[in-house]
Amino acid sequence: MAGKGEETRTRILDAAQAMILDHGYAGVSVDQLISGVGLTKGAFFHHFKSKKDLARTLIKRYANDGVQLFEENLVRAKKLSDDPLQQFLIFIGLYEELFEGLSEPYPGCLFASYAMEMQQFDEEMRAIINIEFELSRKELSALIRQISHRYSPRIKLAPVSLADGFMAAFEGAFILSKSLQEADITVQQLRHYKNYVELVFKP
Amino acid sequence: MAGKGEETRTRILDAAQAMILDHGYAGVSVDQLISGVGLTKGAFFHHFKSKKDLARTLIKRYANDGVQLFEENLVRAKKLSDDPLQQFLIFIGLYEELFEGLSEPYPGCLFASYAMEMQQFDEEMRAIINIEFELSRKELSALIRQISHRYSPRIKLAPVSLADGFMAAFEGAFILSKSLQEADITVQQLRHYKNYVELVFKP
DNA sequence: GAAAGTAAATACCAATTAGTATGTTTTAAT
DNA sequence: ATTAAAACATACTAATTGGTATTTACTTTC
Repeated sequence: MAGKGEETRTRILDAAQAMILDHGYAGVSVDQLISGVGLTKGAFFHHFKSKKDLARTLIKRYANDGVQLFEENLVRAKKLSDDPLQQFLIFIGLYEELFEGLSEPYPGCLFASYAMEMQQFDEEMRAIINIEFELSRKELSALIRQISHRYSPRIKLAPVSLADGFMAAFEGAFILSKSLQEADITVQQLRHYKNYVELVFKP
Repeated sequence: MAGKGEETRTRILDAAQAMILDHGYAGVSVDQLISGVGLTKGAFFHHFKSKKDLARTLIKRYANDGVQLFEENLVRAKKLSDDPLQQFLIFIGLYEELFEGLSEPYPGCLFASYAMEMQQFDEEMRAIINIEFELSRKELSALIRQISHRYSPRIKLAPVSLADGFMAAFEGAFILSKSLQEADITVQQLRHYKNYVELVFKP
C-alpha cells in the first residue's frame, strides 16, 4: 500500500513546516508552498481543504511528536534511576543530547511561530499548542513535588513555575539562537536549567 | 510645535506594534493597519515609503526603548549597591517590578515576532534586533565576571551563556504566557533566573 | 495674503492571495 | 479489461495585497 497520496501529503507538511519556521504562517502563501514542493493548486487542495486546515494538521502532527518525545524521555529517565532528582536531571540531559551536535539550521519551534500570530487562529488551535506545555507542566511539577519531598529545597518555589521553566528554556533559547545565529545557545540554556534544578535540591 | 504629523506617525507606529504583536508582521496588511488607526493609504505612504520601512522604523524604536531601559536599570542597580552580585540581583528585580502588576494583555516582544519571520527581513534588520541581545550579553557577562572574581561560583559556567539566560528568560516566558494566557509567567521565570544567579554565587 | 511646503484623502493599478470548477492521469479493485 | 475512485493538473475567479498618481486641505513663513 504505502499510499502514494499519503507520501505527497507528508511532503507538503514537511515543506510547510520548514517554510513556516522561516517566514511565519501568514508569510507563506499556498503558491509559494506548492512551488516549493513541485506541485500544483489542485494537488494541494485535494489534500487540505484550506490553508487553515493545513495549519491545523501541521500543528497536530508537531504536537504529537513533541508529546511522544517527552513521554519517551521521561520513561527512559525514570528507568535509569530510582531517585526523582536524578530522574529529572537525566531527563533534561536526554534533551541536551538531542541538541548537542546541532549546527545549522538554527532550531525553531512551531508553537512559537503560531503563538506570534495567535490572533489568526481559533481556540481549538491554541488548545492543541497547549497540550505539550500542559503535559510538561503536569508531569514535571509532579516530579518536582517528589523531589521536594525527599530533598528539602534550598529555596521556596512553586513546582509549577519551575516545571514551566523547562519549556521556557527551549523557547527562549530558540529565539536568541535564531536572531544571533548561534546554534549552541539551546544546549547552554538547557544546561543552566539543569544546574538550577541541581543547585536547588542537591544536599 | 509638537508636529501634528509627528503625532499621527506615532499613532501609526503604536497601532502597528500592537497589531504585529497579535498577528505577526506578514499577518497585518497596510489596509488593516490604516483602518485601525482611522487613516487612509495616502497618509500612511506619506509617512512611510513602504511597509518594510515601517517595519524598520518600528523595530528601531523598540530596540532603542529596550536599550535605554536596560541601561537605566543597570545604572540604578549599580548605584544601589557596591557588591556586583547584589547589583545583578537588584537589576533583575527592577525588571520583575515592571511585570509585577501586569495582567492582560499578555506581554509580547517585537524581537520574537520578527525573529519568527526572519527570512522576510534583511541583514540590517537582524543587526538592529541583535543590538539589545548583544548589549545584554556584553554588560551582564562583564558583571558576572566581576561576581565570579569576588565569589567563587559553585559550578563552572561560561559568563556569556549565563548572561544570555536573562534575555532567554524573557522570550521563553512571553511565549508560554501568550499561549497559556497566564500573565504572571514572566515574573515567575525572572524570579527563577534571579534564584539561579544567587544559588550559583552566594557563599 | 501669496508662496511653499506638509499632511492627508481619493482613486486607481498590477500583482498576489486563497479558493473553485473542471478537467486528466494514475492507481487499485473487481 | 472495466470501473471507480483517488491523485494531480489546468484554468479560472473574486478579493486583497502593497504601492502610485493626483488632488485637496492645512500650516507655516515671508
